[in-house]
Amino acid sequence: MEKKIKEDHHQELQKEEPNSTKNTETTTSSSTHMMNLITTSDHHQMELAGNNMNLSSSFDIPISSPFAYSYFEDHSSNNPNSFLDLLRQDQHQFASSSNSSSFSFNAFPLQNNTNHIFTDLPLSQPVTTKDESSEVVSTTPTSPNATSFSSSSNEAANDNINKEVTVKDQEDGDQHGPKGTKPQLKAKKKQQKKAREARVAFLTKSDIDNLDDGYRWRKYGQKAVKNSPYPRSYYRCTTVGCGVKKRVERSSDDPSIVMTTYEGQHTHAFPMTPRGHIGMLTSPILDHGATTASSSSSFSIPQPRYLLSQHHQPYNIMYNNNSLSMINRSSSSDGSFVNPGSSSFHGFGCDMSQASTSTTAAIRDHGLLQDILTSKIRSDTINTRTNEEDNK
DNA sequence: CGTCTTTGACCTGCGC
DNA sequence: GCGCAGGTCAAAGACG
Repeated sequence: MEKKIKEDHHQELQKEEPNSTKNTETTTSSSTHMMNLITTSDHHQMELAGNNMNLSSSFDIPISSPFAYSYFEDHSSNNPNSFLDLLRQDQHQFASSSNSSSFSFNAFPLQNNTNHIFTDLPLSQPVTTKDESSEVVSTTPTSPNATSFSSSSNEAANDNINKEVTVKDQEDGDQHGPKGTKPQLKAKKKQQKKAREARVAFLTKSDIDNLDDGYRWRKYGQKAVKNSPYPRSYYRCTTVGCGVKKRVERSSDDPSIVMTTYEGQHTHAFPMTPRGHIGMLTSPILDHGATTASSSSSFSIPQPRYLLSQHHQPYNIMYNNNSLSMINRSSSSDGSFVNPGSSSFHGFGCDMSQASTSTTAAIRDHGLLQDILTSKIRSDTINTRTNEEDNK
């Protein structure tokens, strides 16, 4: 069974390969770094794997990463559903259902006909104790059904939101009373701060570092990344009061892949451009869009410009405060989503259960992903998976 | 002139 | 405490 799945996986990869290579101008064969989502169907932890190599080799992501991590090709020009469009929809819908303002990207609504896949892995381990982390993981529905994932993820997020509120209330109480030592307060504030912002990461096959989604970003920093020849750039949404940040980093192993990580949630509608153009303000979908963008955005249509380029193949990593989420876009030509099904993730031609086969990958420096996926989460995931495997 | 990028300095967290 | 790395600040310059 597992063998067959692997074969299917391989075949799927071969199908994807032509486009993959076609869309890269780099000398590096991107096809050898194509990522594929592998997730354990039993506990919904997703992992990365590559074509005849593991993802960790191309993105410094441990194979045991609990990431809901996907690779999909974006048939850009004829694909009406860019991943950013999707993200916007998700943001809107999820935001509509979420009453929390303290979490960003906390919502990736699942629609019954989409294959958004969520994991319920805790994101901000500094907030959650080990027990809490386990608790979140254990709340993961056993059904691979995307909607279940979504619902569960949302609930998990709310749970943590509630926890955060509780912490804050306690902290307020401390402030009003003599109880609580300074170190304790400091620790609480620290935890609260760390837990506040959720992150969403996208892997995009692109020649352009600064992808454009229509939001306006101001670059406020750039840092060299350890073990990577490519620097990491830091951007902040220029809209007053909007604290959304994004980090852009190019994969050192596959320079054709740009990793964009968003942190926070836009507090404003889809932005008007600096030249006075209105970017799809009429669409409520965009109200909560979380996107990538270049600072010189001036487009008036919702479609992110960079996705209109033929050189972009986004991967999605949805990273919630309390869960890693993934949006999978299959390589179907119409850009529609392919439901991964109960066990086999056809969009990637591999079985999610495969993930459990590679838990021994070394944890190295993970670059941007290292920030998104903390070592604790990784180790917890490994431990959790190992325990489950032992139980089988 | 407003906006944005660049870049060195600074701050913070973490491991040893 | 020290060093390292990530993240942020802010002054200076570029650009339209």
